[in-house]
Amino acid sequence: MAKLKAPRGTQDILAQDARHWQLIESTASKIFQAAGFNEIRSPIFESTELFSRSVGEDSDIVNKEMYTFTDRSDRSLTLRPEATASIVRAYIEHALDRQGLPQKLWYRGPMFRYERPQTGRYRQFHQIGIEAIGAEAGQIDLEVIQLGITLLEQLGLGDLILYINTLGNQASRQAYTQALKDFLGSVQEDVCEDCQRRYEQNPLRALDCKVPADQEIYQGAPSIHDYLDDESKEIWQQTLAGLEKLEIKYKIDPKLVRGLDYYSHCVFEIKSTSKELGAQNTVLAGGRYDKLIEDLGGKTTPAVGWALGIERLASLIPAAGLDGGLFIISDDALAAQLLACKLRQDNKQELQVDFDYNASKFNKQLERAVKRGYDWALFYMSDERESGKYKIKNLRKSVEHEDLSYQDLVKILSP
RNA sequence: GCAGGUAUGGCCAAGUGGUUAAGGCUCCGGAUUGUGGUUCCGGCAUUCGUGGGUUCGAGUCCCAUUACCUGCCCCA
Repeated sequence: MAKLKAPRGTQDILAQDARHWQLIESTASKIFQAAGFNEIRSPIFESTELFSRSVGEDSDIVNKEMYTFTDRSDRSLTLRPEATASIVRAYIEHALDRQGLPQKLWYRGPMFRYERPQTGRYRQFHQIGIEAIGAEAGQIDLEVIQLGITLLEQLGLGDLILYINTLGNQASRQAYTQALKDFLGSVQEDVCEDCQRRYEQNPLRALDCKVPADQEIYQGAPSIHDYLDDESKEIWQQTLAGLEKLEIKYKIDPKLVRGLDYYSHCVFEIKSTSKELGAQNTVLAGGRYDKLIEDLGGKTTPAVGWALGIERLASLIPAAGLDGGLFIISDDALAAQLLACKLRQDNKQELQVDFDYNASKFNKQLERAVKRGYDWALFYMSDERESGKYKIKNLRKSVEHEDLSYQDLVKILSP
């Protein structure tokens, strides 16, 4: 009989990793709340149409990466490959604009893409993201980027680089796309097959091509920065000036474009230089999507946001030590259990209290307490049980307290 | 979807056609010390991802398949 395994591209998040996830999620939620962002939870599956309209009929995500299925009533549904479309759908559906603009929202949860798994790439992966809907270009972009940076910094991550670029407003982007297409058309013969395809499907992406020979050719490609109109230029300069003021380091990458169709103005990615992530080194990415809301049937509304990959982030967080706790050493597991329960009831600080369920040898229990990183060992052998006095030892500082009453014990444990 | 690599216990691994598949870590049990990671003893793979084949004989060779890894497409 074949062994049961988690499906391809999925994984179990076990204790150590789960701690990292908790840290990421709790840090994010605090930072977002402080910035006035509210959490929004949307369904994990949506009508397939939502994604074909938002992400783009021609995109790879829609064409070959969606988990699409038909339910018992013949509805075509899709496990969400990303969340922005859902958030915008909810925004329109519930007329959130009536609650005042901008709507500042954040989300977290699983996303699904049928891709070839690799390091930092899974079929079920998890994102945390923020969306600010209803703020004009330049009004909130800086805040949005700053929140991303702050989150990563608070998580203690180094080796990160912010890459930023602008695509300009619709007019600028269109003018540029045309110029780029003309250019790409003139070099069609010389570039790789992928780029020949991109000429039709997604000309902006050609600039990102990994083939060295192509990169050489694209040295001569027109730059978006020569096609920005005055408005776009001003907004762009403003954003950069803000980054300077906040002392956020960045690199302008004129070749940075986002894969999804609906972006305009500023786009950005934060990449890690760590080896952990291999080729999937983008930790956080986002940009402005002023056209998406109307594409999905809402009023024309500007918006900006980003998403980060929790798996990628978690793999960068340094291993954390255990955080204290008390281990009861006893030759009577039942007595130890009763004491543990009582301490948990009375301990408002939520100090971790545990014991050895097997009532192993004294030394073994002590060894376990030390190995597992507990701060305190409580000796609860027959002597102590009979006397009703408690004896604990701080395993980190080698300090002992003897002859403690239960009240004293609780007091010491909750400083 | 394309190209390449790898697969031996919970983890790290030795092993390159010949009897019972090293070793280390972890885990479990025991002995010794009633107070720090000690030392000693014992236990933990009828089996080498899975399925076929070659052979007197396969973890070792061949084929297929699956999973993982690396890169491409794309992307967090």
